[in-house]
Amino acid sequence: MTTLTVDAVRPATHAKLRILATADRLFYTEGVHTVGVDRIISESKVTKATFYKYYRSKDALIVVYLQSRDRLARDFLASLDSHCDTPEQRLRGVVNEISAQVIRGGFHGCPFINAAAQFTDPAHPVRQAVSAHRDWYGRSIEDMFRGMGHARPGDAADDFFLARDGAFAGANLGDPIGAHTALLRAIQRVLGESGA
Amino acid sequence: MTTLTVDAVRPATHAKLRILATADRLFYTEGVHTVGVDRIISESKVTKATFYKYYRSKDALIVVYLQSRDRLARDFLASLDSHCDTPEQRLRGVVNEISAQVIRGGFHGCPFINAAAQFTDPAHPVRQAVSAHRDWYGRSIEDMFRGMGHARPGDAADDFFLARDGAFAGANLGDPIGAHTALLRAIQRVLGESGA
DNA sequence: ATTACACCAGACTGGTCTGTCTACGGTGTG
DNA sequence: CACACCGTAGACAGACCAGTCTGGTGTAAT
Repeated sequence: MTTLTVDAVRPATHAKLRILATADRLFYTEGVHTVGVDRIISESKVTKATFYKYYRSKDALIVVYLQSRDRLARDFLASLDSHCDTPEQRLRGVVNEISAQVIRGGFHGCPFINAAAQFTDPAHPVRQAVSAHRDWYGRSIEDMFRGMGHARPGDAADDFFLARDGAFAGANLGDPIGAHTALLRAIQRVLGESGA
Repeated sequence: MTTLTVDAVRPATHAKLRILATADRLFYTEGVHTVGVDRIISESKVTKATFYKYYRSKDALIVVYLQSRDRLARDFLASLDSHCDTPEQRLRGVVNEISAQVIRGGFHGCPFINAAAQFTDPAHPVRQAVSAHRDWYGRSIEDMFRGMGHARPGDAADDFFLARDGAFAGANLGDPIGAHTALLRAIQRVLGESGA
C-alpha cells in the first residue's frame, strides 16, 4: 500500500529518466541493436541493479524508447490542434516540422523505421509499438485531409506517408537537401489536389 | 602463378556461391545484424574454414551481399536499355518492377536501406556500398528524365527516389497495397510534369 | 532512531558472437 | 604417384552480450 502511494507520487525518478534519455540518444544515433545495455548504464551513471529495477529487459527499454518518441509526436499534434484553426493549417504545421527535421543536424531517419529494420518478427513488441505509432499517425493525417474536404482522404494520407517515409530514408542515407525539396514538392502536389 | 590461373578459370566454387545465396536469403529476410555467421555456415552446409577462406569476415560478406544486389539492379537496367527504345519506356520499366516488388510476397523493404540502418558510420564499407548503389541509381534515373527532355531531371530523379524509398518503407512495415497505389500516383504526377 | 527506499559498486553466470586453428578426406591433373 | 586444391569436422580463443546477485551508502519521513 505504502509502496503504491509513493510510486504514484514519484512516478519517475532521476535515474529512470536519465536512463531513458541516454537510451534515446544512443538508440537513435547508433541503432537499438548496436548499443548494449552496458553502454547505456555507464553513460547514464547508474548501476546495473538500478537499470534492471526500472526496465525489466533491454527489449522493454526499446519499447519504452519508442513509446516516448510516440508520445512526443502525439503531444506535437495535440499542440497543433490547439494552435491551429483549420485542418489545413495543422497539416502544414506537420509538414513544416518534418521538412525541418530532415535537414537538421544529427538527423538519422525515422526512429520507428530504423528500429523495425532490426526486428523482423511482426509479433515482437518492438514491431507492435512501431505499428501502433504508424497506425495512429496515419489515422491522424487522414482525419486532417478529411477535415479539409478531400475527396479521398485515405489516398491522400497514403500519399503523405509515402513522401514522409521517402524523405526520412533519403535524407538519412543520401541527400538531405534533395530529399527536403522533393518532400515539399510532393506535399504541394497532394495539397494542390485537395483544393479541387 | 598457378594459383592465379586456377582462380581465374574457376572464379566461384559451389561452396562460395552457396554461402552467398544463403547469406542473401537470411540477410534480406532477417537483417544483416541479426543473422550470425554460424547460422549461415550451417545452412550453407559448409564449414567455418571454408567460409573464412572465401569471405575474410562477416562484414566483408555483407559488402559482397550488397554488391551482388547492386549487380542485379545494374543488370536489370542494362536489360531495359536493350529492350526499350525510349527513356520513358525504360523509366516505366523501372517503375513496373518496383511496384511489383512492393506487393510481392516475402518483400522486406530495400536491402540497402535496411543494411544502412545497422551501420551508422558513413565511412564503414557497408555504408559506402550503399552509397555507391544509391549514387549510381540516382544518376541512372536522372539520365532517363534528361533523355525524356525533362526540364529539371535532377529534381525529377529526387521525386522518383522519394516515392521509391517511401514505398519500400511503407510496404515493408505497414500497408503494401496503400504504398503500392501511392507510389503509382506519385510517379504518375512526376511523369505528367515531364511532358510539359 | 528506525524504517523505507533510491541508488551505488561491481562480481558473476551463462550464453552467443566472430574468427583461428589443427587434422583429415576426396578429387582431378601433371 | 605426387601435388595442389577442394572441402569436411569441430575444437578453441577471446570478446561481448544480457541479466542476476550480494552488499553497502545516503536520505527523508515516521
